[in-house]
Amino acid sequence: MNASSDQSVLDLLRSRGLRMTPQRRAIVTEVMASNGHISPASLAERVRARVPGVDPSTVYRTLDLLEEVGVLSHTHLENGPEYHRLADSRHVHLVCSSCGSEDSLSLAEPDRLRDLVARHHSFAPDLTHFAISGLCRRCQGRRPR
Amino acid sequence: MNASSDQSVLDLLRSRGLRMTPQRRAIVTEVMASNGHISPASLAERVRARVPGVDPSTVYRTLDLLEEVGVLSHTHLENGPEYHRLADSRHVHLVCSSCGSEDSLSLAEPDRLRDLVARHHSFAPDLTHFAISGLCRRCQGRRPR
DNA sequence: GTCGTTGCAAAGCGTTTGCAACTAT
DNA sequence: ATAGTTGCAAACGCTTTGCAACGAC
Repeated sequence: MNASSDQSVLDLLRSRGLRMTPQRRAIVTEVMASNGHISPASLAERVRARVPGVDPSTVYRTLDLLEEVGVLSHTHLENGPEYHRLADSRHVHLVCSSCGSEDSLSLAEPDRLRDLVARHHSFAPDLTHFAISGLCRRCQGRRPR
Repeated sequence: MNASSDQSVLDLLRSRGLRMTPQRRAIVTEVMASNGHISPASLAERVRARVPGVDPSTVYRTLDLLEEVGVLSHTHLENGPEYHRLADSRHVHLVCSSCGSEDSLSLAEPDRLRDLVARHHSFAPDLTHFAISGLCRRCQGRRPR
């Protein structure tokens, strides 16, 4: 399953006349293997475990590329950007502002939210692009601030 | 009205034994005067118009201070952090991912959204912390991606 | 006189860019 | 052989930090 999505990405790149280097292959593999989101830094780290010496700039360039091609998208979390598969875009990030734990909404919820906003405003939100901050169940006990 | 909120902030700082320097006064004035959000950079610029020579580090330190004290909060927009008055927290940022225009939800809408998320999950979202990305009315015409 | 605050300079980080060497095709 | 790709080093922009001078109280 990961193999197949990897493959379709590789095919897509190939069809654009782009080249498959070991670095790129490793990056694609790692990105597709990460369910949820991953930061450029930890991606770089994991990639280097496969292909030692891969430069951060290569990771950044590849992330940009994969985003242009429509395979990935990124989100802004508290500590910078995180990338995720576009197929996972029904995945909304919920970050607890108190304990830092992360959770996510999935499936139909985002759509319902989107519709709710869209109905009342002429704005079609993509709730996956930025995270949603708030208090998780455990942290709701004590009032913040 | 701006004068009065400025005053209450100054009082708050004073009550904590903090000192009122002209730099700090200018920063407070500018922050409170900005409806909506403001970036550290443009804040610094505006402050320098009042008190020439104010260093960026002073602006950052003061923003941190005002946030600790509960006067300000920040949001993550596409191009970095933006600060806003905490009293404005019913102000949800809507950023168009296509044309970059910004708009905002206000009043009851955020509450309705919050309730919707809270009802289905044990998560109490603060929709003001991160912006919500999407397509504005004008950009909805042509399909993105 | 104290001790919080400031400006300055330097360091830190994450990210981008120019470029020559390299390599997939 | 051609043109895309990489690593390296340098440049960047934003933010943080150490520190001595300064200034509010």
